[in-house]
Amino acid sequence: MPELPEVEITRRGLLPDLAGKRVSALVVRQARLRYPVPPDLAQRMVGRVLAGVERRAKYLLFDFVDGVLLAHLGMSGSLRLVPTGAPLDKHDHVDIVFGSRALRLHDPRRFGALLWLTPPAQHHPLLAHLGVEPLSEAFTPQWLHRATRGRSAAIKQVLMDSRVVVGVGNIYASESLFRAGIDPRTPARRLSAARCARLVPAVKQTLEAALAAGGSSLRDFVHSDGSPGYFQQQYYVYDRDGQPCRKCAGTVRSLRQGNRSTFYCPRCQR
DNA sequence: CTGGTCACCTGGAAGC
DNA sequence: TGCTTCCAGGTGACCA
Repeated sequence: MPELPEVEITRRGLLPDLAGKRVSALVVRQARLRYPVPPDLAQRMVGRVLAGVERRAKYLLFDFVDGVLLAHLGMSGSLRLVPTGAPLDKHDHVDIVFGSRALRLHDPRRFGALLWLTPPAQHHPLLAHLGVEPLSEAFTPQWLHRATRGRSAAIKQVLMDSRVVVGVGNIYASESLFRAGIDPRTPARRLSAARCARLVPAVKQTLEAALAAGGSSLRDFVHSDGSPGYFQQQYYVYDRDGQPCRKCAGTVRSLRQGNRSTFYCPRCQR
């Protein structure tokens, strides 16, 4: 499920319940995730107090005094708080136990990750080369214009390049380009300053809207079982091939870019 | 450096 | 009904 909004919603849901709590146990049932769960993770974490939870790109960073637990949800991961010892579902791979409650990682496809980073965490290879946060003030039209010079790849693929801007996945890349009225196949270097001035706010608005929608189902997202990640979220184009465009009543089309599906409205996006 | 392709893994839906 | 094929929200490795 997770693109940036889902990861941020998870972070906001966990923070008030877990900040200041001490890890009492770690249970690893399946260590084979994207990277192996470190064998010494329990030694690192048990007995330590969680100081806070941050997010960088789609990574969740659980801060402890002497290190950081990095979590990534991959394509299918979720983190939920459950009563300690709650019945297990298939693919419930790891429990981080905080006394009477446990943070449970569920991830059918196992593209997610749990790693221990020693300070300075931002120097870790997974974090060191990440681009700008799309919801930060650093993500400006001028910045995007400069970053796309010399890039012949399609703007949709550049939007999804985490060395440029982080957190924009396959759904929100299509949605953002629709909002901006830009053809996803446009070579990035050919985006004018004026088009960058449309695209940057479109990305921010798309992510903010998803955050607002997810926020309304936050309780379910974190606490209950198998809850939907989205609260009746309506997409403009994603997964709507052949259906009428919500703006012009033309027909939404799909194509493949770099082995990923792209959805767009040929009339609204040029 | 860039851009293109593939692999990792499981499960659900569609096709036959 | 059962088997096969395709597809899925991410991202790093590998190649030219």
